[in-house]
Amino acid sequence: MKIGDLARTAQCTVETVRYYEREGLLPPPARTAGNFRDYGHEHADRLRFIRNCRALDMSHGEIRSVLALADQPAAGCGAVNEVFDQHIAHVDERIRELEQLRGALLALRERCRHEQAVEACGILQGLAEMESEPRHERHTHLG
Amino acid sequence: MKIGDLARTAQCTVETVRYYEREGLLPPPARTAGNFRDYGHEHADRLRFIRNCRALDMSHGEIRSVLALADQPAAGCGAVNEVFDQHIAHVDERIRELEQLRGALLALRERCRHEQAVEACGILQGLAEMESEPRHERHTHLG
DNA sequence: TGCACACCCTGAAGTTACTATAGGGTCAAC
DNA sequence: GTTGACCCTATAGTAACTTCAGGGTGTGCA
Repeated sequence: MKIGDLARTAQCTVETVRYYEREGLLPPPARTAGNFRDYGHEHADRLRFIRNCRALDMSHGEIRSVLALADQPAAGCGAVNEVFDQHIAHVDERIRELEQLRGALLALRERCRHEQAVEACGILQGLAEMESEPRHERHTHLG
Repeated sequence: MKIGDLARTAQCTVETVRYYEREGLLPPPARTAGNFRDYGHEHADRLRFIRNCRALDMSHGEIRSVLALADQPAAGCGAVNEVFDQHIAHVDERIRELEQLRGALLALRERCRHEQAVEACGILQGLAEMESEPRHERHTHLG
């Protein structure tokens, strides 16, 4: 099948499919005489696998390591479990960050209950008063 | 003060300060005879404000709209409240997404309790079996 | 005065995971 | 032959930084 057909099986765009091929996540397919990509069910299965991983917010790096293992059926799956454990830990961490952020935002929001003049706005005053924090270190690809 | 001094007051890097100037968040400062940037306390206050907004995961677009209002002390602050309400709603939504994701990840993780051969791994089988989902629409800049 | 070191400058490229644009080719149906 | 749907490659853009390349400035010390 052609690239548009493949993309539709995985509910993504042809641009994304080509991108995955460039990134090495999808192997290059056969070509027709007209240079169109020609895919079989192996590609459809692989693309679905990749899209499922993306739906789980796994990074390309994580997907690569899982794919490498999936291609060795007799190997032990310990590394898959490890990828998942780390990913789950990152999700937990990001949830905590967002919950803290939510608390801070609500506290600020409470400082301005009605529209008033900017110079009297408790939110803006709060933004001006806060002590700036050290740069946030990136701990997770989840935002 | 010079850019390194300014960056230290806001606990960020000189590169970030220059970036904010290029993005128009920070106004261009005076220059010394040697072409070094020369900042006063107004810039320090503005940079702290911006960093505080960033610490709250506000996007540059959101920060721009809030700064525009902060520069009009007699205007009404309704739009600030609106920015915050939307931002809080986005945080809520992202928390919900991540909690659903967490549930899905834990369910998959449960399918493989001990290391075994890849071909018997319940996680990999799950990733292969899942129906692919439509492309995720971007609803929030929070990841 | 010259050197060393810390810091400054601009411009461009890189990160991640796509997404859009530009310009041109292929193929099937009418 | 024409038209419309789809195909191709290459490149640039998105957001918010961060890094790299190559060169300049200023201060303290020998």
